[in-house]
Amino acid sequence: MCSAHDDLTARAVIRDRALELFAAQGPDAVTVRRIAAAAGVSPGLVIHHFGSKERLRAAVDEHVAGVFDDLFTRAATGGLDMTDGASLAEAFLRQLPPGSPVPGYLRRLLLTGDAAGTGIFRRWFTAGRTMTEALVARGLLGPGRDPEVRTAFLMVNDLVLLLLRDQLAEVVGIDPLGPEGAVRWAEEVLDIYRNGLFGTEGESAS
Amino acid sequence: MCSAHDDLTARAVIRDRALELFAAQGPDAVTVRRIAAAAGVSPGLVIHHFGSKERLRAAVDEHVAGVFDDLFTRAATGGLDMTDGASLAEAFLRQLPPGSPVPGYLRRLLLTGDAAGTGIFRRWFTAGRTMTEALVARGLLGPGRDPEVRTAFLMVNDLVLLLLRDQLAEVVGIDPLGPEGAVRWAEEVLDIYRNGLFGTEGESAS
DNA sequence: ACGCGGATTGAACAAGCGTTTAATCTATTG
DNA sequence: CAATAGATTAAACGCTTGTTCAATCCGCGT
Repeated sequence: MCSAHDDLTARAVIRDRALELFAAQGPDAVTVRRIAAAAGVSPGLVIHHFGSKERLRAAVDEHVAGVFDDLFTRAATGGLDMTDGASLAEAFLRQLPPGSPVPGYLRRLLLTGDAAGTGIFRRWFTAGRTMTEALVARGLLGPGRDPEVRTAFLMVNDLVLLLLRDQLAEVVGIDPLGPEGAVRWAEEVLDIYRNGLFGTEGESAS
Repeated sequence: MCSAHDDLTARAVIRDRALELFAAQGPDAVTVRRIAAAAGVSPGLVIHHFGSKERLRAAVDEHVAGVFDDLFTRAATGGLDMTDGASLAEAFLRQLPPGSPVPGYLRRLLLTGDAAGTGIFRRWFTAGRTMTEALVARGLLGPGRDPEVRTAFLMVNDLVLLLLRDQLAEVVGIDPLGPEGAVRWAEEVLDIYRNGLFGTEGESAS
């Protein structure tokens, strides 16, 4: 019932530790006892506050959905600085405290095809749709012949940095969402979005 | 020890059923007893052949890595028809039997950060690097100022269709890797890669 | 025909799981 | 201060898990 803030009731502490552990290792791999230990309480109290492990997971889902609700409304009302433009994921990441478990949890939600994850995905998509429509209306973007697919393409190009961040960091040698990696990534991506893949020097293929 | 082919030894049957179940629900959610039932054998036999559930999972990892090895060498030796060019993931999917559990298993490997998944990711990246270098050498692609990031960008744009296929299908209303969705997706993506995002009609913004 | 080794099984095991229960602590209220 | 309701706990329960073990089946070489 209570939202984020600095809520240090036992219930909130349990929920937060569960979120962290679930994000790191997946709900199936985390036992109620481990959550209780991480929260500094007894296993019984976890059940007493949430009814069951499944309902605790649902509470974590709901909490994460609430965090994203905040982010989406803040993005819609212009409360986010999208100065460098390209990446919603990066803007989100800046809003969350460093090392927040929320991105990792979203990763798991999307992996398992969880309904909560699909809901966030859908809201993300409609948010992206609204933003591109606004850019088209202001003439900053071509109309596009298939706007739905275009929005989805841009969206997942962005979201995938959250999903494959670790693998990209290891292979390319730089964290694409870190301070240095983000600009290097954005430069290349914006160059492709502006000039296409073919001919950076100005000549263009078929 | 034995490779794919039509290996119908009990060991191979167990491995294949485990692969399917792991891909569908994740290794943690699948019990040895369920695998044994799906393979039509006793739980004890599963352990007898693989030593432990963990080693069975490792055997499945190895097997999937072998499948991708085949795909990569076939792609390197030109054994794949990349006529429509853009998507390695789609070309891979065409090589696998319909309904193959391998893509789903790869999804789990990548999103859980598994070491086997990172290995496949790395091979995928170097394969993509070689391909773009070949295209640059033949003048079909601009040199690019940040070739590593560009290759990674193109690669994950492609790979993400495998990761978020279900969510994309539900939100956009069409399976981006299905027969119809693939062409619709490829048209839009290639248009962006050729002409950029701005001004399909030919005018370009800053 | 015989025996021998691997394949296979059903039953059992210990351990860990989520959950329950009864008791204890704590703090607020009348 | 006494009483009461919720927070909290330790211990236990039933169940499922991965794994073990002894016994049985099956095919193959001599």
